[in-house]
Amino acid sequence: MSLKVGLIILAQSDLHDKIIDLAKRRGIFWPSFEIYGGVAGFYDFGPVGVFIKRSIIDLWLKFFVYSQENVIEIETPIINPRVVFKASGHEEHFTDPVVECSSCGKVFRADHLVKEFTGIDVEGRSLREIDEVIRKYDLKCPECGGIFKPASSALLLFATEIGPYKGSPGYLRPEHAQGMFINFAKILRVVGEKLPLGLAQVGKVARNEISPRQALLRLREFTIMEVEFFFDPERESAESKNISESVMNEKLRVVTADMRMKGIEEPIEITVKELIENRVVKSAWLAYWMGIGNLFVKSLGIPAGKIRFFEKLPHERAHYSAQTFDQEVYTSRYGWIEVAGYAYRTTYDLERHAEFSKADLTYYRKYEAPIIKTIEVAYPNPQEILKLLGASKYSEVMRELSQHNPEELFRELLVNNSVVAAGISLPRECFIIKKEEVKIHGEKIYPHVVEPSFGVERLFYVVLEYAYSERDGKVVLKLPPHIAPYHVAVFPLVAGKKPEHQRMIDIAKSIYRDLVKRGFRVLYDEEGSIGKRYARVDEIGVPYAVTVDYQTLEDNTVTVRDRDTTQQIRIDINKLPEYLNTLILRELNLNMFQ
RNA sequence: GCGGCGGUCGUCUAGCCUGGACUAGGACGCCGGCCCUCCAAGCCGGAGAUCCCGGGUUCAAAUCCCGGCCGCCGCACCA
Repeated sequence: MSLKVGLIILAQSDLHDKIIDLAKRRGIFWPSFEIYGGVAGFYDFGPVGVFIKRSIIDLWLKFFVYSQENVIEIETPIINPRVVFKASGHEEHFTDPVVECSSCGKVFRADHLVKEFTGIDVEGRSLREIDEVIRKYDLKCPECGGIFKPASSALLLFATEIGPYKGSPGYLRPEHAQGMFINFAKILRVVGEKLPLGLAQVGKVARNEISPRQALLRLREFTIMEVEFFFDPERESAESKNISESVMNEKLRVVTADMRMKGIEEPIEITVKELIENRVVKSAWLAYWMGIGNLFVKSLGIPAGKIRFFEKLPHERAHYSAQTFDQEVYTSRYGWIEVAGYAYRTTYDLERHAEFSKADLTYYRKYEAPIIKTIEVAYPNPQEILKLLGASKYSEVMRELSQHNPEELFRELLVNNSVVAAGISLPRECFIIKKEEVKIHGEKIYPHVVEPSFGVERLFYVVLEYAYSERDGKVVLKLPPHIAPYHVAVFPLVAGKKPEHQRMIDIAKSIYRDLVKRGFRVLYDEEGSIGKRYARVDEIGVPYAVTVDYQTLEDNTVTVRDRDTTQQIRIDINKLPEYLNTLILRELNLNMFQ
């Protein structure tokens, strides 16, 4: 490694450390349970952190729910009964195979152990196959030479018990998706049986990660913002024609799986429209949500050039996905990290839940005009059957025949020239055969699903990385105003004992109360010197600071200081709310759907 | 989970190698007071440390040894 590269890595590591320091110092976030030594993979959020985090969530809701006519938000439990994750496939796939030594009790990753000692790759094989290899090669515990117990699966789902005494097994959800699939049919009725339909959910999930690390980037409990977007694949192409021009023309930086297999990792710039038309994506809606996601992440202050969409290779994809793009943001220490995943889940989940629950999770696709079909049918002829069997078996045979529809009966006659009912073979003469016209108004289908899914804490971290700056050795967090913890700070210039100082304090406090009443998040501070107060609010990213000074006492004006330039302008107190509103919303409006 | 490195007031750090004079020192921050016309001013006073946890060695452990926890880096993992 050259000296230059070493220095760059050192400098980059600094940024990560500085953010962790700032976060701890100013109450943004810190490791949980510290007084008990800490537990890896859990973080607490302090007052400033909570505000920023909630603002990120609110902004996401604006982009993915409130401005989307087809998307609604729901909330479902964190704790789910076990059957949910049997159906979803997680219990089967969300695991690592492990073997335990029967004498010393040490646990090893089974596939790694086998690979190491035999060279055989058993990744993805069944536990039984792994056991066979272990037996065949007579593998023993590398620690003590003991014999292994049969291989088992280490589940990465958090397990729990539902009910205190003899509880039934449950798991904490690792994603929101199952809550949406389970409720799909119910909500479809609520919204009037219309597709496309997006179900959004924001909340905590838990994954029992083997080795959580990297602060907010790899947690055992974290917040996901997710949409399951249900659509009819046959109408997708027509419906996606209505996507607004601003989204269609949104430029994304994309690395496709094809490119990756050729060893190319430099993204191409491609619009949403081109992704669809060139069939880079297997679903137009996948491209649509990638476009919205790009706009959203940019509005958090991440430069477009530091965002890319990275398609997963087939073996990297989850068991339910036909195509997946990770949306990644470049970070100083860890390089590209995933902040969102866009998965084309097809019909996998709905079909699985239908199978396990026996519920009807289909959508009734109405045809534009009913299809008229001529079918051949066979109706039982009661007189003939009675004549053939006599009264004794008649009712039993008729009951069984009524279980089958006339079309089925016709087909059976066609094949066997008779129908067997209650063990009795009925010849053709026992049926009335005729042609009928039927009108078919539609059919039941399983909608396809695309899923954009964001990790809030990861977004939070990358937002801090791109907002972090220093001026004269002091931290200035250049957060976009709409996600700042406070929109504005209000100060009296001096807070001494003189009567004019008291008047400044009174005015500043009344401005503070007024702005709070109008819905701004406001910070009031009179401690220390004015310069120190500016520095303190710069550090947590408050974009504007209002100062009441001597001139205020003369003409009812205050100064408004801009965090990023330190420039001040003087404005009448009465015009302050409107002025701040314009400033805070300005950037957001520029980014939203123009 | 494996390997390497680390853990001292809120933060950064001195001390550790070479055990004892350490009542664990300093800086910043914090709290109180004085001062007060715009970018971390000054002066005075104060609080604040389970030396990560547990065990061991020793007359004596922040310091040496063992185990654990946590963090960082690399490997693996990340459905």
